[in-house]
Amino acid sequence: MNKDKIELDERKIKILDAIIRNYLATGEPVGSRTISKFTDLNLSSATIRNEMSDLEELGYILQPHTSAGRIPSDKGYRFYVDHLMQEKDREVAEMKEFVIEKTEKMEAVLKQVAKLLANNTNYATMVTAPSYHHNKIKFIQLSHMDEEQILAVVVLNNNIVKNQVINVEEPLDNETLLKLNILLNSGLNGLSLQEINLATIARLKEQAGIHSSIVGNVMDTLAQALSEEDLQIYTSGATNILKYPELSDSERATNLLAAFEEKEELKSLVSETLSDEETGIQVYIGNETPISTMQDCSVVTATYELGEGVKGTIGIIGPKRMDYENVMDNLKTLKKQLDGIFDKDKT
Amino acid sequence: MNKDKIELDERKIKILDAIIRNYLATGEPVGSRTISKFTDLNLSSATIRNEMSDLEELGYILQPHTSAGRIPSDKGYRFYVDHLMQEKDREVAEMKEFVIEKTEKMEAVLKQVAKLLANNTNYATMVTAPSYHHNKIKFIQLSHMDEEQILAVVVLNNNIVKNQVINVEEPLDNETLLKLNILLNSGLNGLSLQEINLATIARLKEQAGIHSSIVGNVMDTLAQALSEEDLQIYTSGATNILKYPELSDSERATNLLAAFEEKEELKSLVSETLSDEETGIQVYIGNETPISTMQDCSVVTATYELGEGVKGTIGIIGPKRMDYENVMDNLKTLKKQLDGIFDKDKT
DNA sequence: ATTAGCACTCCAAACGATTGAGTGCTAACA
DNA sequence: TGTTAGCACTCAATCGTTTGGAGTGCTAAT
Repeated sequence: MNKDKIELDERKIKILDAIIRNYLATGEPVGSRTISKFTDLNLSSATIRNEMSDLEELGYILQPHTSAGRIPSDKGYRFYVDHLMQEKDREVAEMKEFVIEKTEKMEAVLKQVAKLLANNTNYATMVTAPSYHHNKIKFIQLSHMDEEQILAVVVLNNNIVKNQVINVEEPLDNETLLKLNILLNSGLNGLSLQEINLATIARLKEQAGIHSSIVGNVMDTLAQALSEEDLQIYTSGATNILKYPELSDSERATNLLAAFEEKEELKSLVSETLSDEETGIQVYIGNETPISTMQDCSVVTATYELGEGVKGTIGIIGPKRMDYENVMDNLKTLKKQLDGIFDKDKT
Repeated sequence: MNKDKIELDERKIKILDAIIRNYLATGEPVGSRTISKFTDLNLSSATIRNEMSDLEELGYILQPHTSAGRIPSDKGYRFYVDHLMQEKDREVAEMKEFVIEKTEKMEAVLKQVAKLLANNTNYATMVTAPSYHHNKIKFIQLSHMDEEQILAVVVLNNNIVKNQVINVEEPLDNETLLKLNILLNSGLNGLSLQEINLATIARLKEQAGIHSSIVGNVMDTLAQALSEEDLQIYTSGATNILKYPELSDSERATNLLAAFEEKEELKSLVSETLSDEETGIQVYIGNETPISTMQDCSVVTATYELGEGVKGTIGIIGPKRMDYENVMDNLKTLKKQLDGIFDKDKT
């Protein structure tokens, strides 16, 4: 950071900036003559060449081959994102209207968000449902289904509903079921999923007496249904990556698309923390991303929060020469909107 | 059909068969010399050429260009599927073990089926959940969530659970809720969704008195949650299409992959009827498919049935030169297995 | 009716020449 | 000492040419 300032003088920075902006716009290696005209530095192409030579030596740009122009390296992009990129002025951000229909189901909202973002940016997107760990239990209900099965319904604070069928050996009578219902609700209501520990479970089991196995079953169900394994991921615009030649060669494209189909890998993009920055936006460039098949991509993620520590992640995956300004602007606006939606709607 | 028999003599049929088999195996236009060696007809390439010329005139095969070999036309494939293709002997079919883990959730099973089939065939697959229309209601339960919302849980015969939050203006007391529960259950249990008509609804509303709006709400919920719009489709192996050069050029591939991402279009593959054949297997070749983006593909669908008219569809989408025998064999075996799973497990 | 033989067609791969954008270096200049 | 004009050089991309081979259609002979 300070090293950057020492390494690069004002003029080099200007030139680097011009190279990257040009490359982002055109997608083609940019030469010295272009920069000479493009900037207000009034320098000849020869001078620019010298400077570019330096920049290459320092690792900010590189040449695809000897007689081509320069393209930014990962280090170059990183410098751009950290120091050069201008946040768009607020008015522009405010202007952009995301039309998110209010709907009952959170699932529908998140799908919509993914789609909208994909359409807006022309990159691939993913949205995770918020993790349930900090969510509190509103109520639990066991009901009869038939002789051998009972249905457990768990409702969380933000009206997320989970249900699970539990097999029992011998039939339960209504009274017992009622007792169990009361037991579970008085014991668990208001607790967040994190707060349920072994002691809580042991106590409940003891109170359930001979039906402790059912309590165990319910707890397992809870754990399983709400575990990280179950983390829902909604994606959209995966096919957008075919629009970028540097990603659309057969092998790379197949791997990337497969990652989107088989969402498993995407989970590693869910950032555990809000990251060190105040915005909650994280940029991974090339090798920096945790997913190996995305080495030639950049990934921008944002963490949204629904209060009470209930967090989800939004991610945008595109080529390294993605329009970082636009992407981050989009993410910021969206975050605001999401907060609005969930505040009001409480679904 | 009879026309076919008139149009083609024994020898032409043998040659056509050889051409198609060869093309399916290699994916490259096949020439007269190859056929001359390949068949047991002991004919010179020249003779074959004459026959091929006839076959082309009749529309069963075509030349990509003047000096290339022949490839099957849609008509050729159709003839192959209808008359030439051999069903694999049962023993082989029996051998193939599909390892479907038994799980509680139907959703998980169907996802697995799609994946398994995609892995086995190297084509793209889709599986729809069975339609709910013929499914019967097992029980309905309304519960309090808070002052303004109640939760409706509907359980269907095969343990499919649907839930929906309903907003109410004024709070309901427990007693009323209990009454409504009894009312709904006595009025609707055992009915299939098709059997619920306006008269049923009107009667229920009348009985509900001042709370008729809630009944209406529940019915709307039912209708909405179970409507065709809600038809779930699980896909797998979409990226497999990139393996076939004739489908993987940029534009075609994008369209196809987009169709798989945006599953809407796939709904038109759900065949309304078991089709005229006894097997319930339907083959669409090229133009025959109802989806325009799949003009260069073949689609094979099978309808599986869970008894009581509850039907779902399995589809395989691949290049026209797909391995029809293998695909259909897979589908048949799978159908059997599915029946087994759902019979036992009743999920 | 079948086949050998031959001329012809056309794609695909290989090759080479050309082009043009871009570089690095050197020598002159302010 | 920093800047610039000029020039030779490099290299991917493009295009036309060539060549080889697979395959056809036709004809004449069997």
